[in-house]
Amino acid sequence: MLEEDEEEEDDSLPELPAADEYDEIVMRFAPNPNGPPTIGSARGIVVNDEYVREYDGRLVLRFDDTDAVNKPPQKEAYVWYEEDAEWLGAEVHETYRASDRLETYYEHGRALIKEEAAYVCDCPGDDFSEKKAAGEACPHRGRNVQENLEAWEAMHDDATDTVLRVKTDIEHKNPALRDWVAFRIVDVETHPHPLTGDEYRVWPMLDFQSAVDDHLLGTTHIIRGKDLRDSEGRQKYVYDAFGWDYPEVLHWGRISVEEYGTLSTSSLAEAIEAGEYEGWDDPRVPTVRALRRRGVQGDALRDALLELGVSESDIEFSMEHVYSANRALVDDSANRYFFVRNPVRVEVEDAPSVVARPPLHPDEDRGEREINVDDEIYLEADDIPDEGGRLRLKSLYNVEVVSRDGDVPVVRHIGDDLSLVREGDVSVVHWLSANDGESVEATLRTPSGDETGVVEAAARDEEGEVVQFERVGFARVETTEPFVAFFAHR
RNA sequence: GCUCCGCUGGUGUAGUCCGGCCAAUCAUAUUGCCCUCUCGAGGCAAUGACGGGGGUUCAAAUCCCCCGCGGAGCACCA
Repeated sequence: MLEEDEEEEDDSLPELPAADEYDEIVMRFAPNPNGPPTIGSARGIVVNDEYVREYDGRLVLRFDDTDAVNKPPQKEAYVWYEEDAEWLGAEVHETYRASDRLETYYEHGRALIKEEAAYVCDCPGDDFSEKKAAGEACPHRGRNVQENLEAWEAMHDDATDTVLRVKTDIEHKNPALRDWVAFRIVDVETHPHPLTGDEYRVWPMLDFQSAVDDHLLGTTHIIRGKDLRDSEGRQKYVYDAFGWDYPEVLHWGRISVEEYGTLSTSSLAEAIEAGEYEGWDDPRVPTVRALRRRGVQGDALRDALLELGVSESDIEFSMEHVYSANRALVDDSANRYFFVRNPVRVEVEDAPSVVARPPLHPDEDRGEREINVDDEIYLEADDIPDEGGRLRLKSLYNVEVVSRDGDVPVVRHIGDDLSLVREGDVSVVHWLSANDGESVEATLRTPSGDETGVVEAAARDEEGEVVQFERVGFARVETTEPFVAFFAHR
């Protein structure tokens, strides 16, 4: 017994259609592993997973890796999907690869021929398109079962430029549904499949493979992009021929991310190949692994994506939603440090030698850092006011600018009375000690490019952790020698 | 050309199926104030939307029609 009265929690997804007609809800996420999951893939993972959780069903991860020519699968990407799904908090119950299941598709291809619901077509693609547009059958459409079976076998042997078409209605009012291709021959000599090499030369097209798998693997609900809206119409011819019931289908619109534009996995792959990015986890790239590397938490991405629901309208998604959710998640745990970008070495007149003790966290009682200061410090160029201007160096003391011309600007220590800050025009800024060993050179890698500067030596204890560089933003410490951090967001 | 879909503030979303409690929810964003030794966090407040036009109705974001805008498919890609 299944309860579909999962009383809508505040931000839960809309109910699945006809959920009560199924004993168990089975959904699938079916990517082509031609690269790692992107933000768009992540949406597919978390929404399907969320539904499966709400209905206590099963989630199938199925790799639709059937085109080694145009969208070549990447061997590592299979694992990347599993890793990223886990990081997003998704529970995958079963995993399949289409490339493992060719024999199953062949069986169904043959069965379709025997049902007289498919035929082998030798027409050049362009010729067929013309006929299709005119609603005219091609000569091959009249082949009988025996002829089709022989031609089908030939496809596996040595035939070329031959396809198996599903016999629909050549005059169907929607041209997209007219006699579509179910299988084609792939040149596996020049484009071996990463998993099966050149073992199979006949490969199913998405609509056929997906149709067969959705039925065989028990899928009850499918969520797919609007761009695949005609798939249902096409696949129903297969389902009807086999006497199967079609699953429930939801469509959602295209998602484009404001900060990244509409990068497809294929074009990303090209850009990486061309050296524009350093790899799939380059901080400028919209992949799940890049976000993880920058210190974004899986739950933050998950929650932001779940908020989008399953609307059919196209979405212009803003990373601000992710960042906001992430801030809430990491603010309490991230230790604070100073990171000075574009550092300017500044001399401090009348400087006492002191040890500054800024807290590791402003609210949580987690102890403090120690910074030894003598008479030289680093400030951010943009923070230095005009001559006569004053500054509060956070957790240190107050200074006034004596001169800012010349190679080494000079400021003067003017006490450490915190009440100065209340006076108004004095800003509190971060700084670093120029003493040996107190600061180290550092790189902050951001989506808009690298920034160099110096970071507090103590931050070297935070390898792998998310920290907040005060007045700069949250970042994840990637390596400490050299010191490199990946910027997440303010 | 043929099929089909969508349209609520800057962004996302609730409400649309079953018209009234919607002078429209929540979040994000922006701005201001408070608090804070961060431009973070927290508190308070403000800003800002039913694509347009007709119609039906006592009553329309919700129903009908037309228009506009945006998107998708018509691949031997997924």
